[in-house]
Amino acid sequence: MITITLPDKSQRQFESGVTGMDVAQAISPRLAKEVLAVSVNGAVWDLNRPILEDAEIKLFKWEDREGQETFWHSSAHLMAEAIETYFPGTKFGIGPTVDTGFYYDIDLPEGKQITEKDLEKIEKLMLELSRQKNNIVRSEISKADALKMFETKGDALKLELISELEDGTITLYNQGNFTDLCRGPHLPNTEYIKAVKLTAIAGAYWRGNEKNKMLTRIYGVTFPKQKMLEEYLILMEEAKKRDHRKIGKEMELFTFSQKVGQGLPMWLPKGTMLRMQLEDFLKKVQKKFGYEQVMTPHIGDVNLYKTSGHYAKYGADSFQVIKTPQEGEEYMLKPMNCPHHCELYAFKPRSYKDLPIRMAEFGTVYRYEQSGELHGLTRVRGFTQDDAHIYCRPDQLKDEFKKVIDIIFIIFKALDFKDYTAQISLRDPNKPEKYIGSPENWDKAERAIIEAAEEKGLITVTELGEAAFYGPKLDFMIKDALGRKWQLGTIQVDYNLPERFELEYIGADDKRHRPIMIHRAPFGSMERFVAVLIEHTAGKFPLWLTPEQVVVLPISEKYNEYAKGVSDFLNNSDIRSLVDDRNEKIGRKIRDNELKRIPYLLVVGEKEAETQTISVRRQGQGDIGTMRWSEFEQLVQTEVREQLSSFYN
RNA sequence: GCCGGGGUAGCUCAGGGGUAGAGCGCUUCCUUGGUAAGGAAGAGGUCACGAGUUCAAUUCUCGUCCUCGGCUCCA
Repeated sequence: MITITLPDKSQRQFESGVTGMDVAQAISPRLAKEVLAVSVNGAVWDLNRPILEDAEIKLFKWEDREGQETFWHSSAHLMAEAIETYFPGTKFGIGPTVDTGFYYDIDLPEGKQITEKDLEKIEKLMLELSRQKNNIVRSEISKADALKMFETKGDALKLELISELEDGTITLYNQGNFTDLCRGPHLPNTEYIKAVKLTAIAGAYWRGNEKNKMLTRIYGVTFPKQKMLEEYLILMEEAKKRDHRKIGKEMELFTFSQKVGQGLPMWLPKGTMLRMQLEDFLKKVQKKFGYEQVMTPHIGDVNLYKTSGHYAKYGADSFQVIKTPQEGEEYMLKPMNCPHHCELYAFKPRSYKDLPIRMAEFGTVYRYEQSGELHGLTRVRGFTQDDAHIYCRPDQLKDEFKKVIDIIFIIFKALDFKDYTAQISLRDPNKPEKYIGSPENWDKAERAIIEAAEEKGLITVTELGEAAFYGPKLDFMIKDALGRKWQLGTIQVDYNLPERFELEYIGADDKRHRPIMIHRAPFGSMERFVAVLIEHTAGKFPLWLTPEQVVVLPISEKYNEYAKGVSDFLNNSDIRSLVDDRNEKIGRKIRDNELKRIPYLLVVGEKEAETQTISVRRQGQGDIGTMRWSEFEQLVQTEVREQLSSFYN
């Protein structure tokens, strides 16, 4: 007999060799129906893998990430099985899960190509295979046997993977006629997979290296219920409507021009208004935090970037140097603002009493991003960073870092960004040669970031080896409408640039010391931020505005969407009456195209309950007072009315 | 940059070797307390750009530019 400990610490006795599924059965038949995977002493296992010794286990259902991953990973195998049937001779790379669903990298037989139509057929095939209810069987295999097996199949990709694995750790999974090298875990059988949608075909380099062969990557997503798939597809449709590129065009916020060049966004009047509101807001916050605005040119002498080290990094792959009539004179479009700011710091001798010095600039920078990478406003070639550099003493580092986190909190709160990820990026301890600066300084900087984040109550994920070569950093990521993650705010500690620019301050000891530099951009860039903001807020009117500023809300151009969006706030009859008022004045109804020209609607807060009391503040006026929602709605109505009349008069 | 889709009216898109269509929008007029409506008339396109094949190219071929989904990269 062995003892199985459940998450609630309760213990049960079972025969040795009991499976996760057996335990689930013993608890309840319903659980047994829903359970997808089991963790045994922390490792996720197949449900039907025998447990031989005492263990702590946890059962995972669809609601658990582990359950979904198991489900989707098995789905990837099912897809591979279907593809092998559909295109015999296909070689398989890897088939992992992603945030939503899974993919498989495949190498199609010579001359074969896969199209959207093929996907539908493969989907059908997958469902047929699923109905065969084939058991997914795990088996351990020696390295030699594994190599032999995939050699006979002629599968070079798998051979490469196997050759890197240690003997004794290699497992195979089989279902029906399909066997794949795999660590697992998997579902007990294929029948669990009830709904399939293959979402995309894409090219991908083998093992992510562009020198390797380009494989075909097929993305898919599966669900245990057909209804869940339908809901998912509707969600994706909704998300597409929120795409900032679509809304940006509809609302005339920004545009691109073929003649101006790719990746170079231009802000239309309404978009400029929105952007300036954000800039003003941040400037105000920064002023409170002791920042000083500075301005620097868009170009700089090549030597500036050679000093900073950016030339080495951006030189060859960037916009090329600008020549002048003067022989040997070369300038570059600035790829970042830091070198200029360092020269501002070096403008005069600094005392330890002067520090910290906080220089802020909405600095437009230019980077030659790979053409295939450009994407709406989220990835462009010319963009404006809400940049600032803080030069401080080592003893000020942590405190300054915390203050930057405060600023980011203020912004995220103001704009109702709740669902973000904070990532601490540290150096790779095994590769000290990758980083500059003394290990002591690195230790200090990393500790400062970790402690600052902790003291601010920030929930973070830590990534080793993700640090910049000059220092560790803290990044904030937000998802766009389609769930893609974008890095927005970033705070980076830098020991490198002060060194390269020989920045100094005179300490209390009358000796020269090197300041530490913090790079930070709470928005990241205005372009990317506005993009994410649009997707984040679109469709869930009212926009935002909480603490002490009113930010403009772009309203959708379509009357229907407008009415639908605002109905959270004001019901439709309110809107109609506003329109009717206007109607009387001008002797006829306001038409859609007139209404849509009203550029912005001011709204505050987010409605939670009819009777909820909220405190409302207004930019430039501060606190307006505490009021109920009904009163607040009145206020908003007045706002709308004013906007309407100011628009027409 | 690489792999694979696209580029036709302001927008969303259909079409396809014989120089263009729809819906919405736009303009003018009419109608209308069932109106987030209806009617009539109208404006608007060198079918992304360049070259080639052809009697004839928006349609086929090639190149260029732009764009979309990914890969690598990044704010």
